[in-house]
Amino acid sequence: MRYHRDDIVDRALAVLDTYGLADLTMRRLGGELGVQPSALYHHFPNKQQLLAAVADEILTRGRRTPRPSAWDERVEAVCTELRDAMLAYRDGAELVATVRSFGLGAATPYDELAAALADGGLDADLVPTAARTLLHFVFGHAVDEQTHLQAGSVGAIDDAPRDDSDFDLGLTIVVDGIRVLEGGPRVVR
Amino acid sequence: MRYHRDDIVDRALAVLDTYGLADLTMRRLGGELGVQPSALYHHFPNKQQLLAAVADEILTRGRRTPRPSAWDERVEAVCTELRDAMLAYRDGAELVATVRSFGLGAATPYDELAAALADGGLDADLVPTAARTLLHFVFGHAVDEQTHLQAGSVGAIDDAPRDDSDFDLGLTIVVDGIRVLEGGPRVVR
DNA sequence: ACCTGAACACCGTTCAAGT
DNA sequence: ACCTGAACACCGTTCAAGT
Repeated sequence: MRYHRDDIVDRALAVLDTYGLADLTMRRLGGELGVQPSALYHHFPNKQQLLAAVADEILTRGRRTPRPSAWDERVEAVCTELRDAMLAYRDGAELVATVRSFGLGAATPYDELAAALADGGLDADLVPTAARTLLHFVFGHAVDEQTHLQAGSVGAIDDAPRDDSDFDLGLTIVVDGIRVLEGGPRVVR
Repeated sequence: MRYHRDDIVDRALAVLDTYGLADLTMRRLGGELGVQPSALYHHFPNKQQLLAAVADEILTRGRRTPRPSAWDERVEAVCTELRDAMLAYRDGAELVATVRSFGLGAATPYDELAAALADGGLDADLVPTAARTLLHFVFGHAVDEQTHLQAGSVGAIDDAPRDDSDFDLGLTIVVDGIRVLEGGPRVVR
């Protein structure tokens, strides 16, 4: 059997979802494909690039195009879509966050958030920080939720629920904070 | 030479700071101590617990006790101290974040934030989410800053600065968002 | 273009045995 | 109580060689 890039990404995604990120190894993936691990290096220069391709695929599959026009609803739509995309696969959040941390792929959510904020009239100096603050929340919450879920562990840190409404509340905090930054709205102590 | 727990944590911290998290292996640490890797299992049940002890040590060393009385300044003090503690050691942020993600140690910052928010009068239902949202920001920002720093890579995602003032701005966003949640302040569109 | 087979230089962990 | 030595079951990656 002869494969190319997309077959390998597909199979890697299946391995990820079935066995988890820790078991997504070059040797295991080779085994699943009935191929020597070294064969994978014909398609990807290293494991990091392979994982980056898998992360991109997760985000691509999670895309639901129509976006609201109001900047705040648009921001919320992008964040929710990102979260849903990652949660759709086992260890998806950790994988996407990891890939992002070594500077590969997943630039799209950042770009979309930055565009929404800029269109909303947020000062250009504040856009990158605001966009990254949103992403820190989305990734942190999703990773947390996913690991607490599958570990079944009550989590040594706190045992509060990490569900949809918890996500929405956290997102509201960050979006409201950005709104305050915007200057238009005022905070009365 | 005979060691106990604290000697090993100290040495592990030195290895971390000098060679980075990827090179903090049981074999390497054993080598540094002039001991077989298996000897470490006399002091720690596994590598995760060892890393948890190192993470706790990083946080302990970063503690600067006096806290402001106003809830918002107190929150900012805790977050800043946490960030500074992690940035004081190479890969400190990634280590503390990792340890936290497998549900060990590092409960103190959460407890302190939750206490500050509760004392500030925030509704008890909202406290856990607000505290975790702050932590997601602090960890996300610190990990980002630290990896972008040492990689020297311009970062495929964005090339905006991740420095003290960027941290402060992001923190302001989250704290303002919590303030809005509090109900007292109002947002005028 | 895509893959094999073998090797290199590593991992974390276990366990009988030593002092 | 603390450590050795050897083994077990893995890793990612390289590279000559095959089709």
